[in-house]
Parts: sequence; structure tokens; C-alpha cells
Amino acid sequence: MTEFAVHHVPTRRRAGRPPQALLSSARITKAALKLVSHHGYKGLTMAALAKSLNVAPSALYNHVSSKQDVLLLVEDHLMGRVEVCAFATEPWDAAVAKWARSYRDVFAAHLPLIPVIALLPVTNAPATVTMYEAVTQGFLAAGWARESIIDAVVALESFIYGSAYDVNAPEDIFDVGSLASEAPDFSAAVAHRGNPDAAAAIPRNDADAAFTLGLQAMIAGLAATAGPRK
Amino acid sequence: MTEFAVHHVPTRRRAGRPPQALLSSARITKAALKLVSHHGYKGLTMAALAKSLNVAPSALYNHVSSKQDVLLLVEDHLMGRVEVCAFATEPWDAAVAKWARSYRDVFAAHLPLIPVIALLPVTNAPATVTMYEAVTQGFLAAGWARESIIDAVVALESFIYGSAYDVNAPEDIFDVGSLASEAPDFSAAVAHRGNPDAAAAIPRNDADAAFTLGLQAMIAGLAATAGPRK
DNA sequence: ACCTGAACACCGTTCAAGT
DNA sequence: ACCTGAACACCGTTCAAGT
Repeated sequence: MTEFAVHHVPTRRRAGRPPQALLSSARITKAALKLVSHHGYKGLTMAALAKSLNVAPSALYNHVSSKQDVLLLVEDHLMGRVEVCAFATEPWDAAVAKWARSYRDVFAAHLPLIPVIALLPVTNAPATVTMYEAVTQGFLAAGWARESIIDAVVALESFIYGSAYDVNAPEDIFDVGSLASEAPDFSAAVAHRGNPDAAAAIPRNDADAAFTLGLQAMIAGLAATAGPRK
Repeated sequence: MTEFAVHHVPTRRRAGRPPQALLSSARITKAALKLVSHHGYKGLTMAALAKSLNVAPSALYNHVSSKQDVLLLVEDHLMGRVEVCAFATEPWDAAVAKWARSYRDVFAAHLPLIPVIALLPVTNAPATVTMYEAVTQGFLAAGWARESIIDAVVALESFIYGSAYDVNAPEDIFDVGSLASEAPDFSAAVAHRGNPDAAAAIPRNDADAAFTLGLQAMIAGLAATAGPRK
């Protein structure tokens, strides 16, 4: 050992230049979205996610603390696709309708995220907060009282989440099968859903019809009971 | 070996007397409910369910085809706890409100069943069909057109499912944390939710407030747009 | 027909060890 | 700080074998 060797500085990075990590929140989010779009949420496992990033599964835990964390990253990314632009240009009721429909459409394709949105704090979800800010401003601009806005938004969101499930319901969800005789009125209502005369079988999107009906009802009802004083 | 032994009839059951099985749908449902009430849905595993019935896990598959099947059994049992009696005695809007609130309360305590209700056909769910029959009769008695009833019920259910999630949301779900400066209007709306003056901090159930607001709005809106002609 | 025991093909997560 | 490899403690489900 020479004295020189003692003073030898081993492979050392220049100050202010952190090591180039293989992973990052952005790369994880992107890989997760790609995995989901190709194989659905059943294909989104920590092992598959790691593989798609050419990394060991345990490496993911240096950047997220759990799979829930990955889902939150994906959720926040998708929240950026919810349309809030109408709140700046259109009347309140039209803007709410546009926002609600795009919100439903985005998460109808990502059902497993609904418990995540509905139950996880918005802290560390910047795009989600941005969405809420735009919505709140739209309500304020329409003359809503500050103290009523969150309740109204939560009520609308509840309807939106439930409607996102309904988009994915099978066509025959209300087929009573052998129980028909015990539920004649319900069976008839199901058979005649949307068309007064049984003969005409018009092609129809049942989920859209229910969503439009409920959305119009809630918007009208909110405007009448909690909206701005005329 | 004697001739007698050859003719010996081994333990044989009398005709028309099926063997007394250890398991049945009713026993499985009951055990599952008990497991959930004590340990939550994370405690409802096929292994735990089998153990509580003193049976091997594989034995369950002689009576249900999957865990989804167990969840459907539990769901249908719980649907019997949803109150439909008001449809026979009270005016339509009051009856709907009572039904919706009990529906929300039942499944707020059973969130993992919501995807099951929302996505699985009602075939083989007799209590669920019975519930729908009573609701349909209530709508018919109030003068609703047959072709609009299912859409209205689906819209109400969507709101109910989303509201069940909201009951379980943490108090701080809208805490923006360090993002407050980027969402001033939203932050203020959250801070003043329910109370006009910031000083008074009245105890308040936020989920109930949003549910009541949304339910009143939707009921009023439905009555105005799709209800019976006056 | 109904149940057991063993096995299968997965999960998410942890942790000592390396750089 | 970040990654690997191996292990852990589970899951739901299947299936040959028994009665």
C-alpha cells in the first residue's frame, strides 16, 4: 500500500450530478399505462411492471412504497384527461355536463382506479388538484356559494363513479332468468326499457341513456336547490 | 371369503335420502358474513372460509364455482336488508329517499361487493330480484311510464354506489397539502365546506351532507323530467 | 355426490448483499 | 442512492384419490 493509494479517490461523481437512476415516477407511470392498455388491470402486476422496465421487482420499491402508490400515479395521470375547459367558456350546466361525461368516460376504462380516487387523499396528486381547482372556479364564476361547492362536486362525482361501473355492465345484467314469474313488473320494465312499444327494437346504449337521464336530473336539481340565487 | 360376504351390501343409503352434506349455500353465506363482520373483506379468503366451516378449501368448490360466487351469495343476502317497504306506504319521493339511504348504508359497510352488484347479472340472485320488483311496483304506482323506470333506477343506483364509497373516504381526502398555493379557490372551498363563516367549526358529517344534497337534487330532477305527467 | 390432501401458478413485499 | 437475487407469506384453484 503506498501513501498514494490511501489518498486515492474511488469512482466518484461530480458534485450536483446525481446518479442516473434507471427508474422514475414518470417512467413507472408510463409503463403501467402501457401494460394496462395491452393486458388490462389483471396484467398490471409488480412483476410485469418491473419486467417491462428491465428491472427486478424489488427495484420498484425504491420509487413507490406499494402497488397502491403505482395506482395513484396512474390515476393522477388520467385525471389530466378529464375535460375542464368548458368551465371557462360555457354556461355552468353545459360545462358540468361536459366535465361529468369526460370524467365518466376516462374512468369507465379504468374501473379498478375508482376505489383509489374515491378513498385516497389528493395530496401528491397534482393533476387531480388542478382538475378540482378548475371545477371550483367554474362553480364560483356561476355564482355558487363557497360553502356548497364541495358537497355538490362530491355528489356529482358519486354519480360519475357509479355510472363508470354501469358502462361496463353486461347487456344481460337485468335478465331475471327463471325468476321472471316472481317479478313480473320488473321483468316487463326491463323488456320495455327505452321503447314504449315492444315491437320496435331500436338499437340503444342503455348505460348512456341512464347516465344522460341522471345527469340532467342532478344538474337541474342542484341548480334549483343549491345553486346561485337568481 | 364366504358367499355371504360377496352379497354383503356396504353402508348404503335408503333411496330418496341424499347424503347429509357438510356444506350448503346457506351455511357458506352465513360463515362468509361472520368472517367479514369480524375481520373485514381482507379476512374473507377461501382458506379462512373453509376453516371456519371445518372443511378443506377444495370442498367449497363443490358448492360454488369461484370466490366471485361466494361474493354473489353474500351480496344477495344483504340485498334483503335494503328497505323497500316505504314504496307501499309513502309518496314516491319519500319512498325513493328511504330506499336509497338504506341501500347506501348497507353497502357502505360492504364496499368490495359494489363491483359485484354493478357488473354481475341478477340471475341466481333472488333477493336482488325481489328488491327490484318492489321498487318497480313503487314507480308504477306513482304513475311512471314503464319504459323509463329502469333508466331512472340505474341512475339512482349509480349515485348510491358512488356515495357508498364516499362514506368510507377519510376526513382529509381533500387536504391539498403543499399544493395549496396552486389551488387557492379549491382550498378555500374545502376549508369552508358546510359553514359560511370560518370561525364556527360545527361538527358535520360531510358524506351525509353530500348524499342528502345529491339525492334531493336527483329525485327532484327525475320527477320533473321523467316522472309521471301531472 | 361430496370431501381430503397435495400441488400449481401465481401474488405483493422484504431484506441482505452488492455498486 | 439504487439495484439484484432470494426468500417469505400468502392467494385462488385444480385434481387424483378416497368414501
